[in-house]
Amino acid sequence: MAMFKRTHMCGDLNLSNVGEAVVLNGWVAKSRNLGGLIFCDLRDRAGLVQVVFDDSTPNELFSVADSLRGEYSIGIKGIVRERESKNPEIPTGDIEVIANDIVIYSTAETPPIYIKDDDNADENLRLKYRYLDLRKPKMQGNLMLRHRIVKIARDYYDENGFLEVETPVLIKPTPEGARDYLVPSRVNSGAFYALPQSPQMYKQLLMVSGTDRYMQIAKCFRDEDLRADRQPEFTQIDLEMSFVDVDDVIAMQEGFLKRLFKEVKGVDLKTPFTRLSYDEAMERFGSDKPDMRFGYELVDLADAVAGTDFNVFADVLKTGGAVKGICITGGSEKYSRKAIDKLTEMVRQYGAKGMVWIKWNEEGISSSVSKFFDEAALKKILDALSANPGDLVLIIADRKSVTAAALGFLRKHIAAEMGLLSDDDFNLLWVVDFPLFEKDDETGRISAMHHPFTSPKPEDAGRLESDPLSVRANAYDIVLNGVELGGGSIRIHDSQLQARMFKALGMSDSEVEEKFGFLIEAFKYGTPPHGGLAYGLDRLVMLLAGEKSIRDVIAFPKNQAAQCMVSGAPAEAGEEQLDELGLAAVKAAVKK
RNA sequence: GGCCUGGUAGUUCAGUUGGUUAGAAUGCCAGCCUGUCACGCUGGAGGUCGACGGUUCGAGCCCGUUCCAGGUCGCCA
Repeated sequence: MAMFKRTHMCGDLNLSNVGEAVVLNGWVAKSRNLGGLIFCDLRDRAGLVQVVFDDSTPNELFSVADSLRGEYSIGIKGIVRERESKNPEIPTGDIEVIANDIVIYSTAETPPIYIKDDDNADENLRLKYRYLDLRKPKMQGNLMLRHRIVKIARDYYDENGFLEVETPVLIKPTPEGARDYLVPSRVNSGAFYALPQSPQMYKQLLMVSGTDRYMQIAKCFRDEDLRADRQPEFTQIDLEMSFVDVDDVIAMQEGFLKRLFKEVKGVDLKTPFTRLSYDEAMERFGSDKPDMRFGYELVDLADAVAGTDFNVFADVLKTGGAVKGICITGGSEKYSRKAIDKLTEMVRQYGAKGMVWIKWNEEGISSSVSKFFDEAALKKILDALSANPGDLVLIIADRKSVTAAALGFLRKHIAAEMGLLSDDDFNLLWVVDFPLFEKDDETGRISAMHHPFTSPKPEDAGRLESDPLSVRANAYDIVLNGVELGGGSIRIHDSQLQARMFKALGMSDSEVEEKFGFLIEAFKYGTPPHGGLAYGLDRLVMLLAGEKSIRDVIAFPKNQAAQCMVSGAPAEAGEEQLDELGLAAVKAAVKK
């Protein structure tokens, strides 16, 4: 079969090519047969162009054109000419190609999904036929965008002295924490590698090595449940720097993000970005990754409802909980009783037992707690929230964490329903001064919020033993429109401090040795102060592409059950393979 | 593991109070058609209503169980 050597990409052709002989390769996007005249839209990665067969086309060729169907892979030779009737809807609408030769490389069955952007086919079907789904211009665009973002990252960090270094993918399992993927070793029968959840320890070893500045486009793996923005294998832009403090790391990232948004979106980000302490973020927005594109800030109502007879509020305040509210500007019209009931139902997911509402409109003030609060008392609450006629106030009274979670959800949810969220509005901020530790509600045990190498703020380090939960960390997250884009910290480089940290976490010497022995050993030989950050590349691309799911910016993502719908992974392993890996017991268990 | 939503033609969906042969659009096939670009016109094929069980004279519809998918909470050091 003849192979037509391509001279141009379909989508690149324009008026400047008129009169040129071109050779194109691609897929039939659409064929319109008008009898003695056939239009064929030819598609490749760059776009679409209209190819014409008419009475000047030799009979043999015309009948081949007549046989074209959707998604045939073909080659075309022809001449570019200006169109009689232009199509302003497509980029190549000023021109067309009058064909003088054609080859069908291969025919195609009727595709199970439509190859067009606004097709909302069942997601599993899209994933099963991903190679067809990826033919959609938007999906190709997402792949190209991802490529550009990675290239900008490599260029930027290269220009700033970072070395790209590959760290191992077969590493030592960590006995606790997020779930590792385990990989059996044939050579070391009965022993396992783990796939890394991040290159954390290796990048710190690189700092000990004197690499000074490291970056990697790093594949990471977590065997956790999936979400719209969570995949079991995902990619980080992973960074680490030596001899730096928090401000150095942040300044470096702001430079990167500024350039990225300029080149990709044409948006000039104002630097430095807003910084918000973790405490303030939780206090004002009920979230450690607040979306600040809109208001609806949380207001503490403890004073406004002080001395009330309403037991729900009184009890919560007595037991150290929080009574907080948000004011939905202009929300009294939009939210009917029924709609508010629906909101109440939704906040139950976050552990809230109920929700109090106050409506202020032409008819006056009404509330779900009118029985307990007279108009003056309600007005006091409204004043505390700076509410005006037409507004809707929602109040949650519960444990502090529940109040924050429920109201944090409500403000985001309602902002979306009120149409306040624009994909073209990019609000970047740093959340800093995270707590170093968090307490597990069930076990009561203290664990590291980030990881055990995160350094405490120097002014708080004295309380590591006496009041660990009050100690703040030199940790920072970069947040874009309510999505955590990345996070990092300044690490501990002082072995004394590290020992105190492990002790505070209740880890024995042997436990430390078992888990992190190799890193502790390395730290004995001159560790530079260092810190870094990792971005979730998939999320970053998702937000810049304006997509709702990271699956749309990953070529071959897993479905919610963590399966690859194209290949069918994961699958059972063969008996011979299990035998060789020393996993006979597994084989026996599987047989049962 | 919990909760929510969904599963009907290749695809996206409609399907009333349980009642004759389950519809539409699109795609597909055939014929006609020289300026279309969601081409048009005519005709045609295409269904295990996710699965199993139950109620009923009768189930796409009601009940139960179950499977699958998406979203979400838990989880994600």
